[in-house]
Parts: sequence; C-alpha cells; structure tokens
Amino acid sequence: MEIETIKLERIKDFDLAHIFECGQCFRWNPSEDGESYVGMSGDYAGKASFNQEKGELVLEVTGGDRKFWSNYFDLNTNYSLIKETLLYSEPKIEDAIEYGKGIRILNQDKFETLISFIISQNNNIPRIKKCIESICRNYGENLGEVFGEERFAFPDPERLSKATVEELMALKLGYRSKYIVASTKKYMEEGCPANYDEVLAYPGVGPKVANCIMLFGLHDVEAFPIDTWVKQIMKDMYGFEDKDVRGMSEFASKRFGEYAGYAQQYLFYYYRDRK
DNA sequence: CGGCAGGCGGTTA
DNA sequence: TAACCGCCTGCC
Repeated sequence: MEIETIKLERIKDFDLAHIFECGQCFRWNPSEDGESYVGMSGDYAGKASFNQEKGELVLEVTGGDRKFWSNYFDLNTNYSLIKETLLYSEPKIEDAIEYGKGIRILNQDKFETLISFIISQNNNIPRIKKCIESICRNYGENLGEVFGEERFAFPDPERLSKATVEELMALKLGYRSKYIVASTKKYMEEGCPANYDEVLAYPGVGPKVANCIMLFGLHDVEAFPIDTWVKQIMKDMYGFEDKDVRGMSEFASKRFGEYAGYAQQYLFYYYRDRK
C-alpha cells in the first residue's frame, strides 16, 4: 500500500489526544512511540502527527486528498469563535474548555457512525473498539499491512449486509447483533437517515445513541447526547435529577444553543478524565 | 460473587 | 408516559 504525505498548516485549536480520546470515534489509537495517532477514516488508513508550536498537521495516508482530510478534521471551522461564544453564555464551562481546548468534531462516515454507536450502548470503550475492529476484520476490505499491521476498512452497508445475527454473536457483539443486522438492512433499503426522528427509528437506537449519531455522523452540532457522564455533570453543575433527561436537554438547548454539541464534548471530556 | 460500562426495547400500571 | 427489567460481554 502506497503512503502519501499531506501537510496542513496554520492550525489552531487542535490536539490529537483531545480529538481522539473524547469519545467520538473508535478506530484511532496512539502509536507505539506516543508521537502520533494511527487509525482509519472511512476507507483510508492514516498516521497523524501534530506540531503544536508550528500549528502543523502531518498526515501519512493511504488515500484521500487534502480536501478529504481537512474536512475530516473539521479544519474549516473556527473553534476560537465557538469557545468564546460558549464561554460568554456559560462562564462555568471555562475549565472544561481549557482542558479540552484541542477538541474538534470530526466529519465521519455516516453508516460507520450509525453502527458504531449502536454497539456503544451499555458498553465500555475498550470493548466497543474490539467489537468494531472485529466487524472490520470480518466484513471490511483488507488494505494489507499499513503502519506495522494489517488494516481493514469499515464495511459499507453492502458488505455488512452479508453478516448474520449468528455470525455477529460469534464475534461477541452480544445482543446488539440483531440491531446491527436489522439496521444495516434498513439503511440498504431507505438510504441514510437525515434527521433525528429518522435516526431514532433505527433498531437499537434510542435517544442517547440517536444524538451521538446526529452529532458525530450527521455533524448536527446542536445535538446534545446525554449519557451517564453528562447526567452526572448536569447534576453537579445545575442540580438536575438523574431521571430528568428532558429537562437537561431543554436546558442545554437554551444555554448552549447552536453550539450545544461542542459544549457536550468539552464537558464530557473534562469530567470523564477527572474521575 | 454482584455491580457496572458512553442504553434500548418490551412490558406493565 | 413513567417506571421497571432483562440483556451479551468483560472487568473490577
């Protein structure tokens, strides 16, 4: 597999650890030497290194042009403005923003995001990653050895539709297996969901997962996923009851408005790491 | 061993 | 429409 290098410059508000550890994606991991992150975006493998002083992102990739990767890392969005705006409407978010100041909300593949977050329900990150890799290894295109190991693309709907519930159970996907099979079928038949209600209509997708798919898959940055961590945050910061998800959601919409999704990421990343 | 981890779907009252 | 509960698996 041929590797090409793409250099993107004059980048602010960017930190690979913040981006890849804030829970929005599952296929990037730190390299052995800790100098970079290696993973997949769609059908392409990549190795990303960022020089904070120079504001320079160096990508070694198996495909995708500057435009693709620039869009993937959301480099055309002004995060300084987003942070200023959030800080103005909610000064209490300052520490969280400082802690995760390099977060960017990636532009990820929609189908992959749908399936990945169905897997994420009632699950933990190491196992989510293992499940997804297992799916790629069994149903995705083999790219051969890249950056020291054999790498596989996430299967497109066509490929994943070959999977049966029994096979997925054998891959330890658990009770989510039937959701994956049914959701893949639905996606094949109906095409990509375009709004919250359409996403919510997928098997194995409830309010939390639907909001993750809206935010990370459809890049609807007003979406505010409320998981156990965010519940804890809303309780600590604003005194919400655990069960009052509706109240939290309405509050987030009022307080953070069109940038609720960014606020969720800063808060989530900050609070999860403090525990 | 029970409890839990980035919940959901089905059933009940 | 709110509350409860079972669920695959892995790790504490």
